[in-house]
Amino acid sequence: MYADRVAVKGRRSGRGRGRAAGGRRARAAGAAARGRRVTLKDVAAALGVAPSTVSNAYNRPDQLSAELRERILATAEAMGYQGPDPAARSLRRGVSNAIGVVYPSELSYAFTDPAAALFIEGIALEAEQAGYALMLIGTPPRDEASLAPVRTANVDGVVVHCFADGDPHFDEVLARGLPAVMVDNTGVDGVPHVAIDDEGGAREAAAHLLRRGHRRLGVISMDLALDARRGVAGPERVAAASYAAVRARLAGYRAAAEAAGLDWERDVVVYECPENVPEEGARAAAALLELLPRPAGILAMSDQLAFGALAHAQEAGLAVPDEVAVVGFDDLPSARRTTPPLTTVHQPTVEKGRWAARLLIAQLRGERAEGSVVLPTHLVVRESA
Amino acid sequence: MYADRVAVKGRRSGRGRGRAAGGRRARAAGAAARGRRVTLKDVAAALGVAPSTVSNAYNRPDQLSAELRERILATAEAMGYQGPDPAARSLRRGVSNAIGVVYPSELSYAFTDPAAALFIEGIALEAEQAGYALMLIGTPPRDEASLAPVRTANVDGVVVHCFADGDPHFDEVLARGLPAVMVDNTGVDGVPHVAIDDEGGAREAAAHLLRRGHRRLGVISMDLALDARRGVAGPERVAAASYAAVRARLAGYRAAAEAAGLDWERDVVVYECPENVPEEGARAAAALLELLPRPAGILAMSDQLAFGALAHAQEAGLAVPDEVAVVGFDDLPSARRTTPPLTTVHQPTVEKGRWAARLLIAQLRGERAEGSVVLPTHLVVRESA
DNA sequence: CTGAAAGCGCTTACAG
DNA sequence: CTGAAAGCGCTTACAG
Repeated sequence: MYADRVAVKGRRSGRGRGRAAGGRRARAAGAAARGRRVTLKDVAAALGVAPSTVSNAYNRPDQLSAELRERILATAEAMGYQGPDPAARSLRRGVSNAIGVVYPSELSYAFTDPAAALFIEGIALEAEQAGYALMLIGTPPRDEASLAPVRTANVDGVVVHCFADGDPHFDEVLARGLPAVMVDNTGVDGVPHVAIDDEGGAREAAAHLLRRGHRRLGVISMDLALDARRGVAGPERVAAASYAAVRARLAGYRAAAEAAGLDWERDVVVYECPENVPEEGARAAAALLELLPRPAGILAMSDQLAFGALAHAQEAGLAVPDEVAVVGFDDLPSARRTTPPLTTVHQPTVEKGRWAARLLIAQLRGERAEGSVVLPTHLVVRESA
Repeated sequence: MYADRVAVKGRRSGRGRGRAAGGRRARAAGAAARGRRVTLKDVAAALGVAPSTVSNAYNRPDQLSAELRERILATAEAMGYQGPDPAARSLRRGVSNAIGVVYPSELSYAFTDPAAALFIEGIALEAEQAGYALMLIGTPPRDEASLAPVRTANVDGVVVHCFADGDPHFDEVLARGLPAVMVDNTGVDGVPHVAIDDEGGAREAAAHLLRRGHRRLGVISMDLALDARRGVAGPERVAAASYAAVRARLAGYRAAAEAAGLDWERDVVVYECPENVPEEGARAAAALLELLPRPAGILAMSDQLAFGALAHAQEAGLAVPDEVAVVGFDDLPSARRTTPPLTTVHQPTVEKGRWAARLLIAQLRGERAEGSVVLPTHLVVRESA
């Protein structure tokens, strides 16, 4: 893609893998290695001690004298021993010291929303403190012939985020039988769950708009089902939304609309965006603002979509909030920097990640697990509505 | 933290790990399992076939009849067999199907900059397509007694991002002897490297400001060394910056300043921020704008810092760009939404991640590896300067 | 197309 | 404080 704009300096043949039959990367190091990889056994043999003693030098410093330990570590280094092989260690111990974060569809999709990064930040915060690495696992289109990444990933447990009901990958993840925590999903019996008050936040957002006199609302929605579409969604599709969080937000919008005396199907139009990016939000806003009567109050289901709506308004020369009012959802850090600053529903995204990790780690430790956790949301009123 | 604002629904004892001595999670499933975990061997025994045949059913569908394969898979499922154990598989095959992304310091720090998320998105894009999962590995403060995460993580190779020269973790990563790719680091012999044209981008940024007549510049810098500090940095500290990318950007600023006849030490003041967040940028801007003569041209070394500078200007009632001009670095998606929209140096962040992953995957496949790659940057002129 | 055998590299009770 | 033994669960040539 960038080939023509890229400077490639130097060029040498790769080091290859140098794999002996059935072995791992071979290393040319130490006397013990004749093309073979140096193992713990080699180190033990070189020193005339038992393998278990070398193992203890790494894993249980208190089991041997500091002096012997030093000698072992020094010899190991001199021989080019890399330390205990993670796979062997993991097989033997029955533990990998990694937790998995499973996302629907392609992995990269997890990053198109900045909120996802904040969520993972939260997981990382807790995981690292507890000594776990983080494995990001996608669920790309299935290939019958090979094992799905979710089946081959060596993790002690998983955080499962934002799956659509009925997504076949979902069952596959659960089938693995690993300790798990769900986030923003439809609940599954026996699996701890972390969510936010989607409905309450959405209700507040809509109520805010309605209080200002809007009698017709446009909703810019994230995708409503696995077959993501673009355009105004009919009542059946809206009612059957496959994502728990989307469903809850729609329910909140609806509750507020009906409380204000609006008719949900007549006065509120829902536009579905196939991807959660500003460009789609802009398209949606453009389409909504052409309707008659015009919905001058816009409820975007994410800040990303709201950013697009704001950009469209600016481009179309519409004054915000006077000609169009926009409310987002998420309260990304950048929401306060838009023009005008975005009124939006705040959710504690980092904290959501922390809770998910905590609940998972508690399970891994065999501790009593909390049940489901619902974190609060609240409307942050800035200037876009 | 949120305890008082959180609703906890339900509460039951965790499922624990149910581990048999030396074993993994026990499963109550199928006739074969008496408190023991179901293994491939159990499935083979139940069907009266060899373990290798069951293995082939999962790994080499072409090695057995479709009918037998179906029978095996069905029996496996009925018995509650989860599929080949990842650790055992990894040990036997010598491969983990995961690539690691190693960050300096705490893992969560990788996410405080949105650019990091974009970078990882790029890695994810390539990794997933090639069938790899992504392992995020932090380098938290060392604990002598236990193995660093980077040593226990079972990955086939690593992308090493943004380490300071002399960071002890750096050697530890390399010592593992895994195939590696460096990104935005000081180069290491024999290790492919991906970088961007930091110096060129910085030079353009500074030249743009100088062209508009500024004779005194303020630089808002990311941390200059492992002992991150806050405040104006002396010339020695500036000259000795530990991060390759920071050094290159400073060099670019300097080259432009000197080309315009400025004296680097007298006319350009460098303010160091200990963290790459908007709040620090705001503090830095506040401090810089109090200096006399006032540096009304500000070069922020990241968009995050520039966002803070913009926020400070707004708060202080300073007109941008007339009273203060600000140029960022990164061109985050949200840079176009600030007030006023941010003039900044664009770097192809996602593409940087893709290149890093490609170079690593090429090595893993034993393909000839490219040498170092330098991606272009360019100034995007918006309204803040 | 199927099976018996060997071994990947380590850690853990346990006995001394 | 040290060592011998057993075994974690799987995959891979290889022979039939």
